[in-house]
Amino acid sequence: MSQASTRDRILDAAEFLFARDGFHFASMRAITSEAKANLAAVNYHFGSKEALLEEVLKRRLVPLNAIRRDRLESVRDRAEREGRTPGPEEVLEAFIVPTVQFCCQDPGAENFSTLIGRAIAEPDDTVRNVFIHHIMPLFLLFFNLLQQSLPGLDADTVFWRLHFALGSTTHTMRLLGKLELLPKGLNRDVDVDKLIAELLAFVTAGVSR
Amino acid sequence: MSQASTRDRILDAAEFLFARDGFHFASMRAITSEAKANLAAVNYHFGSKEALLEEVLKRRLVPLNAIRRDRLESVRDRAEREGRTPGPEEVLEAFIVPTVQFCCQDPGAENFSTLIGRAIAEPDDTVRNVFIHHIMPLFLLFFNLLQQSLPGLDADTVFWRLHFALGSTTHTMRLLGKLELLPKGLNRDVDVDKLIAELLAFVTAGVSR
DNA sequence: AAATAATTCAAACGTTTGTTTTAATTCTCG
DNA sequence: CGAGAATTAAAACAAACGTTTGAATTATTT
Repeated sequence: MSQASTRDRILDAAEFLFARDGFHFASMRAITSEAKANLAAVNYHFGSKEALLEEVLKRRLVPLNAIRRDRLESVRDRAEREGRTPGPEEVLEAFIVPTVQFCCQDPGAENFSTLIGRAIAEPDDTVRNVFIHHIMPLFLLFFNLLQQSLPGLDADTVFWRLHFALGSTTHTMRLLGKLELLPKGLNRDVDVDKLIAELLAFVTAGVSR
Repeated sequence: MSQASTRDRILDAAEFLFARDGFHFASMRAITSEAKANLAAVNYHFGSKEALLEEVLKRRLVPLNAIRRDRLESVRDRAEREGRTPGPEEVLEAFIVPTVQFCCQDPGAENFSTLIGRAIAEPDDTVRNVFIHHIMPLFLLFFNLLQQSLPGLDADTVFWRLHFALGSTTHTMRLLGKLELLPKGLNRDVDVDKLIAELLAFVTAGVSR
């Protein structure tokens, strides 16, 4: 059986159920039951359901954001060292590749991917606020770098192109968790590396045309 | 005051609140209160909350899908008449332009746009099932036409590129309803026609590179 | 081993949800 | 005008929600 601590079992169960059912539909009773813990365990260990969500998001988001920040900064530094502006393809790659890759490393992260893939769309403030709070500084770095890589374009245009690219990315992450929606006759065993390459080529062509 | 029938007032209120709060968070009490109707009016006129949602979606989706179908079919027919395959840019335009335009024609449609912009991401089956049921045949027509416009590409590749494009589109529609998320210093008065042109250029470059 | 702290447990709390019921009211038409 | 249907109104329904409580149990420390 699961020998992890109650706290960790709850985190795993919550991640799974938040991803499958959404924050509001994943009830405390379902979470604690999935985690084989008592109903009151969430409030004891985390304080509230919302605090549990924050913990679930932080557990993956903090290391993932560190990776993305590192890669974005190294793109910036390398370009600066070589006395040139960064290219849009390397900026996009630095953000998108670890993002999509992160979601396929283990089943838990896969659940997490549907969660953040949906975070922006979520009508409920709870998820979106927590997510935006963690992603905003990174987003601004991303935005600034992309702007440098597209000299001559005004901020609005860069902003919209960036969002087109992020739309494709988050949509892809959502779909990776909902492959049952594919029409008949299509390959269900997705080669993730090939998919990332396709996505990257798509957004690069769109951004820097 | 509003002289529309109770039924119509409920439809408008539900469209607004479903878009603002999501299907599940928009309570019957909030809807009927917004519509200045009695709590029981929804169940009397529609049968259930879910049936109300179906009505809300159908009211906009049926005419919108008719427009999109017409434009897709006319692209197909014109190409056939001229003895050539349709080009990816005209296929994409036939779907995307009426989609985004539709959402800016009146305030009600704007609410509707956030609703369908979120429909695919929605964790709750209720919204997604109703939406998919209405959009699926149209999606297949779209998919087939795009496949014809990209000869030599296998179905999987075309499918993913189509979804990248749809990701950008739905993300854009979501953002049009959440402009408060823009970073400081960016233009808040979005020129929709310019935005559509940008989006179209983006996805066309991505799909047919 | 005793005492203290940390955790688990069952039960109940107060709200809110969508829906149903029954009576009152308004509208329609002969 | 008055009978009958359609609609609105107020009240109550059971079910589900997150949270709290206080006792029972387990783990840690003295």
